Amino acid sequence: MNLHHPSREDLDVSMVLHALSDPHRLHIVKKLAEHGAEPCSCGGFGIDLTKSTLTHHFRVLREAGVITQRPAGTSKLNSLRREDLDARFPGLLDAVLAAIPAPPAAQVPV
Amino acid sequence: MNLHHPSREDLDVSMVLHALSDPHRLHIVKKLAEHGAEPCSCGGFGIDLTKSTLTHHFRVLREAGVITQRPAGTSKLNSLRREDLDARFPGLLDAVLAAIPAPPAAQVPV
DNA sequence: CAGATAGTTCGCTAACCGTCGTACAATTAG
DNA sequence: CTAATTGTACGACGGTTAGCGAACTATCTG
Repeated sequence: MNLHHPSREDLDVSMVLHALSDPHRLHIVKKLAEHGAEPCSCGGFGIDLTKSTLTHHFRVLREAGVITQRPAGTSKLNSLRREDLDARFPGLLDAVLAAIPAPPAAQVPV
Repeated sequence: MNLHHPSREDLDVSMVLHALSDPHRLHIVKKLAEHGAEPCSCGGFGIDLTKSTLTHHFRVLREAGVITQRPAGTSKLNSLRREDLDARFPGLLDAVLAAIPAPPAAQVPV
């Protein structure tokens, strides 16, 4: 099962915007941006969704070219494709990151 | 039939991004950006879609807070809500505008 | 008034999307 | 080998969406 990542030239604005238009996915992207390219496995995002649903969201992000997924043991390491996004759509990622609000409605902040 | 426009504080990133994630709507936004706040009626965008479908797209844009629609005679004047968007999501609109590619697949370019 | 013009509204269809559960695959730990 | 962990694949579901056509409203112009 080869993980397909679109090449930089193949990035499509509408596809990227659509990938970013879901609160859960926005939250994922935000977390990834904070963690740099660290061991962000698919779990541990504090999102209250099923495993299969998470897989779905990560795939949407990956196929839109927003993130990279690299298998590592039984996990997958996710990272933002900052360079590619900045190259193709300058300023877009930063603007979106700055616009992301509170969590999408998962854990109570107290 | 009151045209509802969300107030600036009620603008939602995901909603805006979703509104912008359609090639046709992206094209509309691009044209509006070029024309400033000029007499951009709903037709005249060179989009090969039915009137009802156009109505639909303009409503999505309006309800997301991306555009304003003001009735003027038998037409409607559309304009970008630049100020509001820039205030809530600084840099986002410009980044998206810069990223918009060729037309979404409508009229022959020459 | 009559006609033209510009959008809206209302079904309706086909596709898509987010979500889930269950079953499966792959890797690591005992 | 067995069990646990992590994620994927697949099928199903309900809701949303983009698109159309046809009928309608509202305005402006004769």
